[in-house]
Amino acid sequence: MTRNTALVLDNFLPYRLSVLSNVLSQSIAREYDKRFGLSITEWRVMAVLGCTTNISAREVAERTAMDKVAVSRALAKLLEKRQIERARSPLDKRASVLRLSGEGRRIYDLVVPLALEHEQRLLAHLDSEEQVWLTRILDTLWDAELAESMR
Amino acid sequence: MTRNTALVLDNFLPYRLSVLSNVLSQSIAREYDKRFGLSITEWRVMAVLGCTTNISAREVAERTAMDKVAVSRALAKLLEKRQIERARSPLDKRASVLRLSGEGRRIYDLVVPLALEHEQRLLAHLDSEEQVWLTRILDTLWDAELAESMR
DNA sequence: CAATTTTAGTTACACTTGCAACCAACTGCA
DNA sequence: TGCAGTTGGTTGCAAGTGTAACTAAAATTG
Repeated sequence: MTRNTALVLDNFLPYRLSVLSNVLSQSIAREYDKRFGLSITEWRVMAVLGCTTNISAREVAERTAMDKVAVSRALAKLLEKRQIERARSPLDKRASVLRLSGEGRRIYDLVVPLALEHEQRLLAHLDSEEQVWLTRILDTLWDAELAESMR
Repeated sequence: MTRNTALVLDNFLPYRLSVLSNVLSQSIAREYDKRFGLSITEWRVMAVLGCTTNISAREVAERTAMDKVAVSRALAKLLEKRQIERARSPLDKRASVLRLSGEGRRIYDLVVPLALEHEQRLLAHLDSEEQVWLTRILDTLWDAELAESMR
């Protein structure tokens, strides 16, 4: 069956990107869940709180590219597990002030090397030239696409 | 707050890939839904049936990297909308034999150029050298990661 | 300094998704 | 044959997710 405009899914860029990133996320998600009972959204929140303390949920949402509802729910679970602590901001009584708890920090310190390992495992398939290009291409697309999606 | 092992989410490859591909998929999904009432899963099924007729649901699942439940549900909706046709295979009475209906083909022919446009819009952010590298890198990672995930 | 609009965060609801269990049909092997 | 295991496909249930509506607290403005 020949078409005037061929579309072979296997060569279709958005499709390939989506499948690849899903396979990747899934495999990471499984491991985080199994070893730490963490979902990807929870881990993203922890990742941000790991290097930036005392920020609000809104800022977490911004930095994780998650929407505020997802963040709110992830925070609720992390609070329940006592892996983060929350206070009200004295400056803005609507806003919360978030940080990892001692236990949260402990888990964070365990997950980080694991995450970096995952990244290395991925990069290991590429030679150094490819690695540089990948970073560069992601930078470009990130800026272009995220800018558009914010509109 | 400095850590021995730094992890900045913004530089973390799996994270960037995931966010980028989600933004991309979302924007495409929105348009397909608005203009054709098609979900991404439905569209993927159609895309496969557009160039390969008379295959089973299992084969569709394989080629779309979707699991069989997702395929089954997408097929149910497409059948309901009469965009595909299904028969039982005479060789294996469990298996179905699927193809686009006339209406399905009509929609397929409308979506394909749109899809290619989306791809071009994405590629337009990259120079030709970057485009070549991106393809090459995706090929490599695709083979490596999908092979692993199949295990 | 009220009245209006915006913002931080949560909740409720509908919808999607993934997993396990399931049925029916096929395969392989004794 | 005939029984055990596998495979194609569907269904039910639980969990996750997005949207809209909501509360409370700022910020804006006239």
